Amino acid sequence: MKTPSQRAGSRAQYDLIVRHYSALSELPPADIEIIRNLPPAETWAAGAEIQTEASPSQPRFLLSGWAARFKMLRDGRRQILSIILPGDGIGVCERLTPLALSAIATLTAVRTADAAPLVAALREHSHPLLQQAVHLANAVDEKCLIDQVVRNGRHTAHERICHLFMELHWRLTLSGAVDSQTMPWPLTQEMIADSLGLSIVHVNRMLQQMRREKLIEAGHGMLTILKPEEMLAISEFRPPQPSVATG
Amino acid sequence: MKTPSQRAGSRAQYDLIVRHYSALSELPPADIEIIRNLPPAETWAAGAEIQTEASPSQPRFLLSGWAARFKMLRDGRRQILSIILPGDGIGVCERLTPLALSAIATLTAVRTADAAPLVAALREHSHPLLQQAVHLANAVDEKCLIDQVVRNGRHTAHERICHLFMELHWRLTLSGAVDSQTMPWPLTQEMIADSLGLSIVHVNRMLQQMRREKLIEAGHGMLTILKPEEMLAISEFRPPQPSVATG
DNA sequence: CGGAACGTTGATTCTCCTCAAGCGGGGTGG
DNA sequence: CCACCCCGCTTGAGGAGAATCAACGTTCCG
Repeated sequence: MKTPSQRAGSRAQYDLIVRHYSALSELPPADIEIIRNLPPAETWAAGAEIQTEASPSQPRFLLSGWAARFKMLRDGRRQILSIILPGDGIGVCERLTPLALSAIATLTAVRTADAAPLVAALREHSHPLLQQAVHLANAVDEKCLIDQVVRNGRHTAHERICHLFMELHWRLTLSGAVDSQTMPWPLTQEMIADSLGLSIVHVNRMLQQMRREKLIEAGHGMLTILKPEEMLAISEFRPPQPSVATG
Repeated sequence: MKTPSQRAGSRAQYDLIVRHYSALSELPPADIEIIRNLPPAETWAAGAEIQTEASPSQPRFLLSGWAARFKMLRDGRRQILSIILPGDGIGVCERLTPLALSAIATLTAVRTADAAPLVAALREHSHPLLQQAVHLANAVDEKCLIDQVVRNGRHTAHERICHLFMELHWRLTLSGAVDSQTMPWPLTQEMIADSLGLSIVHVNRMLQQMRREKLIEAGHGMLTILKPEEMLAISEFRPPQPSVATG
């Protein structure tokens, strides 16, 4: 957040988007240039509401920081629908009228880029590979939403936490933000609870158990997955079909 | 299911699709003809697996009967992701590579139509209103999936059941399959449980409570919502933004 | 008549929630 | 510089909601 050279960091942040999409569809240099030339948009503090439920969504990319799509109930209960990571798109699709869906809040300080030029390029239908990458990224988002239903519906608290951690680690790896079992971890236990439909207290106890089981290690804003195979077995997490992604 | 004239019923079944889409976007006669001329595809018994998790999905419409998209866990736990009603599309979108997502099983006997001609028309980009209708139908599906996350994550059993019932009633009304507070009800308590992440026994007890509270009335394959306002208040169900749908 | 599928009931257990309090670090203002 | 506070984490006690286990009743159907 306070890197000495924000300019140099900027290039790396756009590369997250490029790597994310390149993992899904091989992009020609022209398409990569579209991404690299997206105008930077806004900087947000932690806890800011990027988008309300009612507002039409402008398309954006997250350059740095984490955000979350969520729904509130009248009495204050909150459900996080999906966690948005650096390199992820928000509202990047061809549909002209994306039914207003949900509010988005930042979980940390966040920098975004304006995705409008990319969406405009998509609508010309002259960038088939970029279009495919966007479609696959949207399909991955949908897969994560489906996983979220299964987690909240049929998983135990322990399974839910393992599954969420594996999903986030996989997604961070996909965009190249992470290349080991250790990842940045800005989520509070309350955010985990709101994502998994649990109480804060219960999340705390489960995390302690997982630390005792030596499944994970946490501290200093980082989280390490110590036993990836075991976590996969517990959570039944499976990344989206690689056969399709490489097709 | 055993109507005297299946031929006459067939026209009404295609009209469900037309009314469903017409509620989302005003369709020109040419587009309506595309729908009416879709070739009928298959007839399935209750409990048949229309689509497996691995298989590439052919696009279809449900002409009659109910189906469900679901995920299984290794130990047999099942989570229904969404319930598919007559007039709903399955895999109807422009994306060429819809990441394999989930299996689909029939809940009752089902008749489907082949949606391939409609998808082909979409890809020509020469049917803007039909395209818009499809986009909005997909947006409604996404809204329902989001609701499913909130239900399973933050609702009590009572709220979940109320919310599911209101959603299904609203969707049946949208496609014109229902025009009162009474709707066809082929769902077993097990199906409700698998949709809402509850046990069968608990669903049974909550339904009894709801009958005692005179919220609903059930029997003979039908379900009546006796207190719609109260059910809306309990569940916080809101149909997707009408302002967008009519735009 | 027997069986299968669905609904119902009771007893018991346990996962997870709520309430309440205390701890520790990081920042702010006096 | 210190006191204070806020936030996030931790801990304990008690309780509610929902799961599980095990029957049993009905209805439908071959």
